[in-house]
Amino acid sequence: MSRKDMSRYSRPPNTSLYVRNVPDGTRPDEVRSLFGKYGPIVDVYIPLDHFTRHPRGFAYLTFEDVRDAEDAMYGLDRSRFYGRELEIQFAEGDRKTPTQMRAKERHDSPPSRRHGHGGRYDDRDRRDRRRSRSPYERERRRSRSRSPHYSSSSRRSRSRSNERRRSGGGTSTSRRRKSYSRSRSRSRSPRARREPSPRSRSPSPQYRSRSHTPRSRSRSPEAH
DNA sequence: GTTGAGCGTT
Repeated sequence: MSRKDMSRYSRPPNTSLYVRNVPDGTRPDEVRSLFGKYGPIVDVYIPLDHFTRHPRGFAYLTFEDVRDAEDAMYGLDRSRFYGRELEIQFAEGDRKTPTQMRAKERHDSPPSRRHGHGGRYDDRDRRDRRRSRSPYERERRRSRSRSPHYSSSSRRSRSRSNERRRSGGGTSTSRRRKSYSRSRSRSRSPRARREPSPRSRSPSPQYRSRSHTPRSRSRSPEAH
């Protein structure tokens, strides 16, 4: 009985497993299947780059039961996956919101992109930047919707696009004629610009002056 | 209507 052997892994803080050393092209479905043998998996997520959209090399697993995760970790940890050794450990920390991650990536880039190169993407990205504000936007166009890596949690609704409404009864009555005169408001702020006077939309002084004079114009028909 | 976002070194 060695006590050291037990200290190999940290205690299961949660049912999230962190799998490292995953080969490229590893799909969440595969990981889920592999780990699913140990127990039901809630979800599998493989973080991708925000610019290149490529797998970073590790994946996250969320088991339903922590003991299942533990079991899977012990059983799959250091095991061979597609010819590679998988390193599994309990996921630490909590998920980060996209905002945090985004800020982090942006903040982590400057220090490296000074001289030399340390950014994930090549510098030529910046060079080719034409009008695109985001580098990943261009990539997105290229790939368009190439099967996002998301996670195998897409079990939400698979078949749902088979209902083509083409019976000919459309008559094309509803043409795409949408009026554009309505989106003129920039901000929907009730009064956050420069009118602290809750005066019920006080009209311009100019106009107000005009209104002050009760012109009896539309009083009589004046039909001559 | 939880908004796919997370550890590459112990």
